[in-house]
Amino acid sequence: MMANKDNSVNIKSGAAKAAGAYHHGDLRAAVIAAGLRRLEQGDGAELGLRALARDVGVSATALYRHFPDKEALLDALADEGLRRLGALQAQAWLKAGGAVAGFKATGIAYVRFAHDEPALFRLSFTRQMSERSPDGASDGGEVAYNLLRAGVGEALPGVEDPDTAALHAWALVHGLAMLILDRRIEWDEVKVAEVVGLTFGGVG
Amino acid sequence: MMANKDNSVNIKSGAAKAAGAYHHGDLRAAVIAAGLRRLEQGDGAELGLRALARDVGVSATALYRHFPDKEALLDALADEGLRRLGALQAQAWLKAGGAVAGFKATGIAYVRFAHDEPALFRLSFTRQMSERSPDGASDGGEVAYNLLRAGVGEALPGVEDPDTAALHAWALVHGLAMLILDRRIEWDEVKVAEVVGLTFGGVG
DNA sequence: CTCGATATGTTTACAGTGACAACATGATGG
DNA sequence: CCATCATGTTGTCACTGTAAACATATCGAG
Repeated sequence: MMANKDNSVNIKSGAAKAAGAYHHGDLRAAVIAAGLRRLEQGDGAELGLRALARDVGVSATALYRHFPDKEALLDALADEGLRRLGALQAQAWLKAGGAVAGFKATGIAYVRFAHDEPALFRLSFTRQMSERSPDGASDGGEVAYNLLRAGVGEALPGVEDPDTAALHAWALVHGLAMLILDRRIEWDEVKVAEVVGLTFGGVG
Repeated sequence: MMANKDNSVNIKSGAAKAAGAYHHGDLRAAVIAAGLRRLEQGDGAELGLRALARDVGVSATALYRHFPDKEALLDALADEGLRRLGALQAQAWLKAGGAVAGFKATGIAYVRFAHDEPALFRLSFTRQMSERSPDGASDGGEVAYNLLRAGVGEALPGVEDPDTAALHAWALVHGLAMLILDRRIEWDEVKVAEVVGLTFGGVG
């Protein structure tokens, strides 16, 4: 069964599935974990169905018992990415103590996440927002956006059009993120802070 | 077909004879044209080698006489996209009469291009800027960026840090563009003009 | 003009992919 | 205990990018 002659990918020797994921031990989560692991290793992430299945130690078509097709799998990975992004932003906001400084920190965290996990970030935003789960399952992206809107409201109370301001802020950091991971500009946290601060008047 | 744009494609090394018609008659250009046509039709652009070859009426492997591999083909398409973007921006700049209005128009043209040709725009910026043609063949992206820098210099003479301002402007429109074509926000020219104008102080 | 040389296009084939149908297996509940 | 169902496997199909071998058109030289 095993007889794995060449393990091409180094897995962080953890106890991911050693506990008992043979037959009914939550394969779906294992596959997603493997996908995230692969996305973390280099931007040119090859995540094929077969490779992913081999990482988990399962046959390729087994994945179809948990995802209707590859797109669904990628959607799941993308959603996880958005969730992580939202978590990092919330963390940055709290750490900076909210207000204008917190707002800036949120934006910088956004760009830093894109730089730290380029493949995951790109995947998360490239996925075509499919209509799904209308019964209020927050899709991870809304978390981040709501945080942004709240940030605008709390950090910039005097702004005239908060909607436009929020859009502006989002577009700015998203543009920086994309340009960085497409190698159009260099990653430079000081520079990013400078640009972000230029608009929302905080100190450099 | 329209007049042949002689600057549309770099001619391979070799004798400097004018692009002659051999068997098919400048297939390389035809393939690129077919690719662009396909990219213009819907965002979910399927550009496979076989499909592309069939469009031109040639067998699949014939493309390998003009491109080392598919990546090179996509690179050529991406470059053409950047060139068109630059042209549109220059046109917008002139039409608006330069200065601040021209600068704003340039930014709006950027976003509009992304909206009008989503697949081409995405392709153009997703391609990993590979080192190539060190003998000063402008890669199309530089044209756009130089235009931007020039715009900052001319339109915003009083700005303290033009480099940061240029980066800011680019990131803003690029972010708007990406968010629009990833369906994160709706395309709304008025809204775009509003956001762009919010930063570079012109009227709405 | 004839004759190679070279640039271009075709055929065939191969490894890899996502996906489906049929089959096997382990767990579960009446 | 056995039927049922969820899960995983084997085999296969259409499709993809790409390489090798073959075919042909165009051009320069004699």
